[in-house]
Amino acid sequence: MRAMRHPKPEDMELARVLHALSDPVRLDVVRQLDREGEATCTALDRGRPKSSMSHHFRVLRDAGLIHTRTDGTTHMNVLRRAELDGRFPGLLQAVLSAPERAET
Amino acid sequence: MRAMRHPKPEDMELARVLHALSDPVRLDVVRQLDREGEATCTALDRGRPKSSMSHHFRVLRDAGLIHTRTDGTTHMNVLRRAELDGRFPGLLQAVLSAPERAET
DNA sequence: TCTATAGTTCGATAAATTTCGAACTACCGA
DNA sequence: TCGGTAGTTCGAAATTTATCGAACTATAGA
Repeated sequence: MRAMRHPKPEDMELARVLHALSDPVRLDVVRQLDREGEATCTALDRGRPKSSMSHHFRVLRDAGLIHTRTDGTTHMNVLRRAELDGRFPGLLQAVLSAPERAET
Repeated sequence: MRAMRHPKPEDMELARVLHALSDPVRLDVVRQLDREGEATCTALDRGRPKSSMSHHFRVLRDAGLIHTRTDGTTHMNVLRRAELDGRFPGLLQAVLSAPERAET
């Protein structure tokens, strides 16, 4: 497997981050990572094909939202909280605390 | 001109808002509206064709980010701050205070 | 070494977005 | 009523994005 790109905080771009978060599947992944701390790709796929999920993880990774660490045959994903907070203060928090669907 | 759609706060969708903000042109428009309070479409076009800008304004409007009011022959645009803050607390603030380009 | 598992990469197709000229609509002022 | 201005809508082309099967890579374990 080719080396994964994990942009440095200063290379993260707001528009790219927002785009990565603008997809329901990816938003869901981010929310779940927020709740569970870390998770493998399979644990987050909701029955979708691996290749589709792999694409979404790459978008999230390229934007700087998640860090993927290889652990044996699995890939462990975590949110890059501290780095995101440093670069875009309050953004992750605001997105994560936003209601998922209309409430009232 | 057909009636413009301005979604109620409870109908605003996070993914749609994030998508609207994930385009550099639109992000720019939002930033400028933040600084200047309100502006016509022309004041924000940066030399782009009207039809292109009209498209971007519609995306922003449909997402709930801006309100467009007809004033004579011009359209005045403002950020829907209060409504956005109510529905997605901290989000607009975080986006607006994010650095535009890498700094360090 | 063989096999199963986890995930990536490739390639193709479908769907959504962006861009922008041209035609159109609405409103103001002369 | 006749421009002129502001902006929308339409239509088409170009670009990007999403989806997913198939083939591939890497690693753990028997």
